[in-house]
Amino acid sequence: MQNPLISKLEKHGPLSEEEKEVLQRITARTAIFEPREDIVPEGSTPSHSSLILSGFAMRHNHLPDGRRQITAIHVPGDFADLHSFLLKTIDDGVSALTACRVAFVAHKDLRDVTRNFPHLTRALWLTTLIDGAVHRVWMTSLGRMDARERLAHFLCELRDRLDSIGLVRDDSFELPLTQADLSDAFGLSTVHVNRTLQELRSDGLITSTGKVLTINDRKELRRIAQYNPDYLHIDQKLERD
Amino acid sequence: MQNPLISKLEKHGPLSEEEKEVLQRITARTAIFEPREDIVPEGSTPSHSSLILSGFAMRHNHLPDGRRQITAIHVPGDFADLHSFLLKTIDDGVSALTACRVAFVAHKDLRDVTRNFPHLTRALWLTTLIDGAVHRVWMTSLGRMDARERLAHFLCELRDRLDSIGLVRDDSFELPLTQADLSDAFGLSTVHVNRTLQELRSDGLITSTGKVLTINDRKELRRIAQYNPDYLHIDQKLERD
DNA sequence: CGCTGTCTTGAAAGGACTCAACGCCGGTGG
DNA sequence: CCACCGGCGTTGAGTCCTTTCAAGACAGCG
Repeated sequence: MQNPLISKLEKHGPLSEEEKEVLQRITARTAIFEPREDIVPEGSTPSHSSLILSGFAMRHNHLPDGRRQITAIHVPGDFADLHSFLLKTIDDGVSALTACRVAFVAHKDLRDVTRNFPHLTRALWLTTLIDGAVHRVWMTSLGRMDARERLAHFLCELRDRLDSIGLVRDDSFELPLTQADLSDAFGLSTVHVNRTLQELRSDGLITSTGKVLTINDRKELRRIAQYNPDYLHIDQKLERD
Repeated sequence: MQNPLISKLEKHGPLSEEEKEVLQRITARTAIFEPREDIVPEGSTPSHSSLILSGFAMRHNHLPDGRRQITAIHVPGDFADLHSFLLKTIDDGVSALTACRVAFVAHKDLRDVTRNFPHLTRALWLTTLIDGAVHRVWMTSLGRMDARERLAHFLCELRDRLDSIGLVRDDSFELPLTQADLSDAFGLSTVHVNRTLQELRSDGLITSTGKVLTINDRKELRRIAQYNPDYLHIDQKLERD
């Protein structure tokens, strides 16, 4: 299968053969992580960044008193901690949600990329900027939407992100988060997540069987969430020189 | 006065004379904005990024139904929308909180920087990564802290950011946000912000007279907020080659 | 088969919200 | 020069969304 990072970056515009070779080369070192395993521990200072090749992962922040906030969900093709390249210490850790195949990209190699491949550098920078845009939308969700809207919004977002990498069939996709995870992602209690999901189900908007979620009425779900996918910048074009 | 962008980047490590000249040159075009004026309208596609030279600004997202979330506060030296360089369309607009002097940096010039100055490119990239780190902490605040903790946390953060650019005297600094602004930044109602501020005041933690805020008991304020300034990466060093 | 993690349900409590009104102050226009 | 106005901060009261606590059901697993 094609390297999911290359596929993702190519959505932003064509890459040269040389650039693809570089990407292929620097993502050659891989490892497998089991569900719930730490990929990048909170507070660590890794010498490489972790690229998700397959599986789902999440980023999370812990308060000293133990409360937890999930700050991002990562899918294949996502760099879970490209920011550690320049930020050095990881404020928020990364853990596997499902079994994950991960490529370790040495910071040294990223440095070489920034020295010799301006276009690739901009493409990688772009991915971190999109991360930021998603963060801001999550902030809006956390700050200004109620539980029902938050969950609806998240499901719309995840669907579109998974769809862009071919992991959606008939509006069904894998959702490997427990209700406790969802509650930590959306600032709710597990009890309330449970009740809100039941509400969405009984309104006929979604169906969920185990770890697979189906959106039955995407239009209505989008309306509830006031969802507009532009912020994902999935096809954002990046000019070459 | 020294260009505040140069000062800020120099905190991450020395810049060459040539790099400083470049920065000086590309930030030469400036403009003044009045309080409440839009610096970058939501939804626009600017051909330059806006650097705050003096004054305070904010970034904000609007939901279609009008609810608003403030996603960042910007102080001198901050690029309010460096991300528009690669993201093109602005999801969240930028407005002046006080009168602002702003430098417009042409995206064309940024492109040249990414072509010819790898170190400067990394330094600029770093600033957007720090933005992201701050976003994630705000998410944690919005998702998992109560009103008192959120406000305490924000005041600790703003103090440290202003302190790093010399705008704090005896733990006093300018806070040009109305209570309505604060409520949109922290996902609260204005009424509740008002009551929470009163509580912080009557506990002797802060004093506020008009637009100036004083922290009287920083240690206790930090304790309440479980505040740790590492995520601001203010002195994060960036190696040269 | 028992354990453990996850999902579900009920009931009561509470933090934050809405609505509504009032005071204060600086700006402005007659 | 002063009355009017709008923005902002403040206060009270009632409501509601969400939480907490507690316990039971269910399913996967060793």
